Amino acid sequence: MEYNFKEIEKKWQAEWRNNNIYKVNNQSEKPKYYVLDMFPYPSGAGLHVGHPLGYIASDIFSRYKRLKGFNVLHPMGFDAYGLPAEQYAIQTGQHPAITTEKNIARYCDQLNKIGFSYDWDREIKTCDPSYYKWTQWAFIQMFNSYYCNKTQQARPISELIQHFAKQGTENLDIACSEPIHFTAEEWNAKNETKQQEILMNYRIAYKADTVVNWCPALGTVLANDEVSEGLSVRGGHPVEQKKMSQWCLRVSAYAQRLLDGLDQLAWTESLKETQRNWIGRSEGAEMQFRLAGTDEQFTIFTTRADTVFGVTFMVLAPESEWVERVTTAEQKEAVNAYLEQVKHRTERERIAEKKVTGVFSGSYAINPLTQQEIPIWISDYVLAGYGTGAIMAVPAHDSRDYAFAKHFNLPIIPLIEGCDVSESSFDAKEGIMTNSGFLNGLTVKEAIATAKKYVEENGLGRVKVNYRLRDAIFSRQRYWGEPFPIYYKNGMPYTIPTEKLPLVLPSVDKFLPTETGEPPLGNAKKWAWDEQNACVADTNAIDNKTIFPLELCTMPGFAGSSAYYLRYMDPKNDHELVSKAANEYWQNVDLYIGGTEHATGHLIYSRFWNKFLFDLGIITKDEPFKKLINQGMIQGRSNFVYRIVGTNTFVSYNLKDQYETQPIHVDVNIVSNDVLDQERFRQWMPDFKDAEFILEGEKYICGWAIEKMSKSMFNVVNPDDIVERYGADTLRLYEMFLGPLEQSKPWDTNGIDGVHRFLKKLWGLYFEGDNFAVVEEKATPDELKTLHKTIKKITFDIENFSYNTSISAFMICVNELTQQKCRKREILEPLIILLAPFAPHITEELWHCMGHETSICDAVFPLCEEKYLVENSVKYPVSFNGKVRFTLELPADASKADIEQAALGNEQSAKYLNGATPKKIIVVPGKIINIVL
RNA sequence: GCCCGGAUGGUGGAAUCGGUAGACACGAAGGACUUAAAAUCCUUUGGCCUCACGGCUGUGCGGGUUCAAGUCCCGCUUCGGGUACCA
Repeated sequence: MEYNFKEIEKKWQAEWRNNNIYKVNNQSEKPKYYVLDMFPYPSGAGLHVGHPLGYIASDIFSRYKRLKGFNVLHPMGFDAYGLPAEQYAIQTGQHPAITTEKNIARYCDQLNKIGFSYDWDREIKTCDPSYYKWTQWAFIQMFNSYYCNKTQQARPISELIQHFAKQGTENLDIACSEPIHFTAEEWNAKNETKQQEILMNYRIAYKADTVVNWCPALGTVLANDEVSEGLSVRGGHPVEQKKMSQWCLRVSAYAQRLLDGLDQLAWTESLKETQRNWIGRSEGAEMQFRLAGTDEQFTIFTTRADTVFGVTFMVLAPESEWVERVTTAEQKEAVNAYLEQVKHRTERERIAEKKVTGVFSGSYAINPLTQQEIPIWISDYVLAGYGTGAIMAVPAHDSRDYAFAKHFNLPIIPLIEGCDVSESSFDAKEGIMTNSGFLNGLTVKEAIATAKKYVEENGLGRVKVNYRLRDAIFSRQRYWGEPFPIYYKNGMPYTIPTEKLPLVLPSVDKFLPTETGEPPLGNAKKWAWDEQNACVADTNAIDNKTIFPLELCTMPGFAGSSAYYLRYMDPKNDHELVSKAANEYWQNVDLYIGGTEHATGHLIYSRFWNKFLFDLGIITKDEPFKKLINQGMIQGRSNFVYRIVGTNTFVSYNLKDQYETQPIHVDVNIVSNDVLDQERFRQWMPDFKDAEFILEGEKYICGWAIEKMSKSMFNVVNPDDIVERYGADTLRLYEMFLGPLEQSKPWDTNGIDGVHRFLKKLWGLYFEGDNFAVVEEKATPDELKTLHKTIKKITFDIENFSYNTSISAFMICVNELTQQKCRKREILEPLIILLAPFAPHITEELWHCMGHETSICDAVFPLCEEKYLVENSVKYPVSFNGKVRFTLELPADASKADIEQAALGNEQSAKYLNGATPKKIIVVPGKIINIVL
């Protein structure tokens, strides 16, 4: 019987489904293990061969853990809300609900063909009301919470209201948008609306007028991680800065906890470093500078308090509220012109031009240490959103200040002995201070500390920690997202009672975004909140007395993906996000596999979201993902044919230089090992129907290049095609064999035959012709050794996610057993258990051929018995001064003295020693003998 | 600019603690079986010298530590990724 993968895979996929083999229980005597994949956006293009890479890796680990006796949670779902799904719907002119449903069905189909061990009963879709009910619920909790800096946790806003009523803002250290102060009397005198306005300053989910990234082409605002180099990450459209009233999440309040939490996580150092940079903690000082001729003081932030003696000017961000106050009458016109110019420059232009621009305000400030007057300038190289939107400029030791000073001819005072600032600034934090009053003679590091202390002791400012991490903008002016559970009374937002959730997304006729920013939900006819009847009502009935308008924006893509891992624990629970029992059992994710592109988005937001839920006390762990592995990207490998210019003749790769040719992308699916299928090429496109070929050795060889996998390059490989041709097991093995999991690599089918051949050889061990040939004989020591060294290697490799080398180990094992003509159950049964996580179908078939009734999923992973690995002799390479000259074979139990004796007392060593006595003899047990002359 | 990874045969890649570099696979060459092809199997395959035995050389480049370096240290070259007027 041949290895008929098609039949085997079809049969077992059906069996697994019918018998609920992958169903997971929330109660078990076994220890738990939670393996999670980053769930996919179901895009219209379907899965390509790169998508399953991480899924295969996690599936192997899940199956391995199950064989090792764990109760394994390995779910799958779909991140169905958000921009990509909606963009696809817009492109195809269909309603996103329909396209999303279709795309999900296609994804499921493709995933099932690969034989994953998901418990589909736990499937979640973020666009499903029963799921987003809990996204909305979490939002309401955030709305009703504030962050206490003292206890470093979220607290109910009701506590804050009580505190305000008794003590005003006295004795409070809480995260806020703007520092404000009032007494209890002042608070109590305010009306409901005013009080609500103040509370907005503290809520963890709050609405505020902020400068946001507005993308006109997408018709929505974007979070910082959705913008790269002034362009939207999705679609690459220009993004501008715009002041808008938006929902935000106070992620910044959690900055320190997000930073500290990284230390305990088993993530790669580079990913943790990316997050640390994104959080961007910097320790410095806030300092007060007095405006000359007044008593007014403004605050700047610096990490280089040691350089105050070198401050030769100040710079304000154009958006700073101080701009108006410091602009003198004479400069008014110039300043306004500059502000106007800045407004019209997009973020992208600013970055691209890198031009020094700015304007003098007309005013001066007083340097608090030197008492000198220094001019105040306005320039867009200072950002309003970081620090205080104002800086002290030290051109000698900051390259940006330096460029500005050179451009506007401002003085430059060097502060470090011997530094040369004639060509560029000296930014390094090293050297000895000079020109710096009481700091002279100190090293820079000492000076920073001394200056900070001086500033604090003399009331010039205070030591301050700043974070680059900013609050997440949470509104999207789009249709396809979770509706906010918010309605407006007197212009103030109120939450819908949680027992009325979910607030279901209404259907609309026009779901397209608008360039001006009116959300498409405004087109919904039934989209209003009736407080009495507590239901969604007709928009025409809005009277602002009993029936109120609802929030028209929707939530961003990351809303639904922030806590999805909790929902898998208890996906059907209708009255809790996750039950206490389920959460206490599953705790958090033991292994999370996904792409590194989520480093500053999803992986920050879910950690934030999770910490918030932890503060509420509804979950047991404050970090969601214990271990994280980033699988590399699979790039495309394009193929080219070379057409002789002006003809329909194509010349093979190595002959192309003899002609004037033009390379043309050719569909990689009609090329095999870089050899073109000429017949299929002629059929591929009408233009090539009559194509002629100039061949080399009867073959047409194609050229190739590594490019992004995309339709236009004709290099997209669909996993379905591979499954069809080679089977799912071959696909799984081959994707892992391609190279290290975490490394990016091009898809290249050139080696797939080797992996497929391996499965055929494996099959050949169990079958002789049509007969199942496994016998009940005692295994020889050699066979046992082959088996146990494979067990050892495979176990080690799986634990270290080194799947490519495990497949090599399997190949070696099968080759050895084939040579040994071994068909013994004692060897062949453990072997398929080892292989089961990698190739579930073929192993399941062979397992049943061996007479087992239950699935191989519930077998026991074999243990390596070291006793079979012990050698009776060891080969020692003998080297002289590190160069290997000959090899000795000695008994394994030879003593060190025996080994030394053998190494020296023989003909060959005599030749190299030439009568001399060796200086040193180094024997590394079992490895090498080195004789130093 | 800053931060983090890489660089090993014709190709993808092994080498886990500093200990015989090139496992495994692809490709290529030769051979067996076959009328032939496919499939399968066997042999060779880093480079140079040698009929051979064997020797020399060899992990991006230049130094260093060590009996011994792909692996550790210093200085470069180069490719990839992340990030940026963050004071």
